[in-house]
Amino acid sequence: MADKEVIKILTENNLKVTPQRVAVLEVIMGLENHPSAENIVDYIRLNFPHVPFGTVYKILDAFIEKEIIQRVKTENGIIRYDSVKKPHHHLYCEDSERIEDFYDEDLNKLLENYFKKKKIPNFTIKDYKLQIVGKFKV
Amino acid sequence: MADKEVIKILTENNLKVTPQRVAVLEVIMGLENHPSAENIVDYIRLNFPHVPFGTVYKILDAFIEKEIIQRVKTENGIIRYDSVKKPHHHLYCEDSERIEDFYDEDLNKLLENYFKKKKIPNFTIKDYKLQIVGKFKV
DNA sequence: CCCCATTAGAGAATGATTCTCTTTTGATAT
DNA sequence: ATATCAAAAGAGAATCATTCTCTAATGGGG
Repeated sequence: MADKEVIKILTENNLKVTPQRVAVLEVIMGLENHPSAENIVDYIRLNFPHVPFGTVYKILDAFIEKEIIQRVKTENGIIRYDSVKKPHHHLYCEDSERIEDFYDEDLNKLLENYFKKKKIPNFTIKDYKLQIVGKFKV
Repeated sequence: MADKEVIKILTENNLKVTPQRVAVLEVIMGLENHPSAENIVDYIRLNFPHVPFGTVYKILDAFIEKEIIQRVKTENGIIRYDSVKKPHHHLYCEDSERIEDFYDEDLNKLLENYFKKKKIPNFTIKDYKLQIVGKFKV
């Protein structure tokens, strides 16, 4: 249960290792779903039936500050979360709520080269995220 | 005041022309700001001091359904709005709330060509939106 | 094993957005 | 022009995700 990897991440980031934090991080890293706060609470409550939303939000905020996870914007304003691994892009399904990570080294290089040549006036680029909108085939 | 262009857009989309709708659309198309619902209400109230939020939200929903405008995602979950003109991308400032449209035909072509060659398994692309995160120089 | 800063718990508060119900109004046909 | 009526606006309550506040519990260094 006590996931070594998860505990390592917490200690490396100077976050006290608590059962709740371990549970939240396990859920986010386990699910490839980009869960919302509600999704996370639902999962945690399978093991800790009384965890309040406030606690989970606080944990998520702590993780975001340490850049262990990041927020994922959605069209409808509900915040979802993603464990940051390598830089990646997102596939958004128009119909369902499905969001999927999209890794593509070539694409990253392509963009990087493109903006190396073509500067944007008065703007310093730090990162780019491509949202690929479309439909998953069944 | 009664903006011909705005009225034309409304009638073309089978939306009844009301002063409130004209005002909302004028604001969104006038401001290049990607205003939030609150911003829009503030502006409208200069002329119609009593417009309720509910009305503006209903108008915005109607416009979105007709694809006259679109939602813009933000990091903090507050929805902002953008009049859809040509396909474009967004510059997000890390520090301020500033969001700016970024037009780049070459970039569109680059992406289009890239994904023409490199198909994503089980996914049909409809559109891509690049979020360029960084900082505006002062 | 003690201490205490940090974290979790509990629940109220907030604030953006949505919903419901009533009144008004734009646009079509008379 | 006027009547008509579906659609839209007004008003305000309701909802729901998120944040805040305050108190109790606890992880981990000494």
